Amino acid sequence: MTPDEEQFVAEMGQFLGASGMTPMGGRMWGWLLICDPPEQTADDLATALRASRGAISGTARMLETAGMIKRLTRPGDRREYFSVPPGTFDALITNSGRTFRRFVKVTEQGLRILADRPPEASERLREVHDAYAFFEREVPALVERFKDAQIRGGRSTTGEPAPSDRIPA
Amino acid sequence: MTPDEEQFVAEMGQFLGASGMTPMGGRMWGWLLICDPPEQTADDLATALRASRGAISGTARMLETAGMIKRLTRPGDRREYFSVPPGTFDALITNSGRTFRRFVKVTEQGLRILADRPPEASERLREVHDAYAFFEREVPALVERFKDAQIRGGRSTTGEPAPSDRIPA
DNA sequence: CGTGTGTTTCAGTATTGACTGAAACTTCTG
DNA sequence: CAGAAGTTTCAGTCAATACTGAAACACACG
Repeated sequence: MTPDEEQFVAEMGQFLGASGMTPMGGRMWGWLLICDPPEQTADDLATALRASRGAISGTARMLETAGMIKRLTRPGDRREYFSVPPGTFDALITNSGRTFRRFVKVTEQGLRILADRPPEASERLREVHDAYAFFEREVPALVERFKDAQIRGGRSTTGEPAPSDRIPA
Repeated sequence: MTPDEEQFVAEMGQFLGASGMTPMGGRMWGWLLICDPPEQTADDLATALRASRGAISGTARMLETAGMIKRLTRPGDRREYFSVPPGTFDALITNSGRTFRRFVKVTEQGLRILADRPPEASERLREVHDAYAFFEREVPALVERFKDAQIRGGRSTTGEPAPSDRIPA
C-alpha cells in the first residue's frame, strides 16, 4: 500500500466511521475500492489493513449485510474472496432509505404524543416529519434517474453482466 | 417530562447518536421539538434532560453551528433561550449536502491515485463517486420541490396527496 | 477418517469520546 | 464600581465499543 493509498484508506475510515459505520468498515471498503486485484482474501485484507483476522471477519460480515461488499469462492480454492460489486451505490442508497424510514417512524410517534395539544404545539415536529417523509418517497425516483443517466452516458454501467464477478484463475 | 416524552427523547438520542451527532445532541433536539414552551433556557434544558450545564453549553453550540437550533435573548432577561426555528429541515439537508461534498472530495482523491492505471481499475470507485456527485447536484432541487409543495398544499403536504403522512389522532 | 488450511467466535484490552462539575470568565444591574 | 446571575471552558471520569488474539469450529482433500 503506497502512502497515497494509505491516506485514502484512512480518510475513508474516518468518513464512514463518523457516519454510523465502524472505522475499520470504512478502511476495508475504501481499500476494496482501489486495490489490485479487486478480489482480496481475508488474509490479503488483514495484511493490507494491518488488522487481526477477527476484525476482518466481523467487519466483512457487517459490510456484506449492508450490501457493500460481496463474498465469492471459486472451486478448488478454499479461501473466500471479497470485492465491491458493481451497483453498490444502490445498496448504499437503499440503506439510507431505511434510515429515513426509521426517522419517520420516530417522528410519527412524537406527533402522536402531541395529538391532544393545540395544533401549533406540533408545528415544529410536523415540519421535520413531513420533510423526511417526502424524501423517503422521492429518493428512489432520484436513484432511477441516476441509473438511466448512467446507462445513457455509457460509463461504468451497473446491473449489467458484471464481469468482475469472475475470478481470473 | 412524561414517560412518553422521555421515550421519544431517548429514541431521538439513539437515532441521531448513531448518525454522526452525539446522543446528547439528539436528545436536546428531540426535546426542543416537543417541549412547551418552545423556547427553553439552558437551565430548563439541564433540568429536563438531567444533564450538566457543561453538556448543555457544548451541545447547544454544536446544534447551533449545525443550524438545528436558534439562540435568542430577550431584553431585560439575561438568560438565553434555545428553540428549533421553522425551516430547520433546510439546515439539516444543507448539512447532509456538506457530507456529500466531502465524500465526493475523498473519492476524487482516490480517483487521482488510480489515474495512471488501466481504466478498469477505477471502475468501482468511479461508480460510487458518480453516484454521490449526482446526489450532491440533485438534492437541492428536491428540497425546492418540497418547499413548493409545502406552500401550495398548506400544512403537512408532500408533493402529492400522501395520506400516510397524516398521523391518525 | 485424519490432517491441514481457513474462518468464525468470544472474552479481554485498549481507545475513543461523551458527560460531569468546579473554576474562570462575561455581562447585566443596582 | 461592586455584586450577582448566567455561561463557557477544561481537566478528569466514565462508559461504550472497536479491535486483538487465541481457541473452537468447519471444510475440503488425501
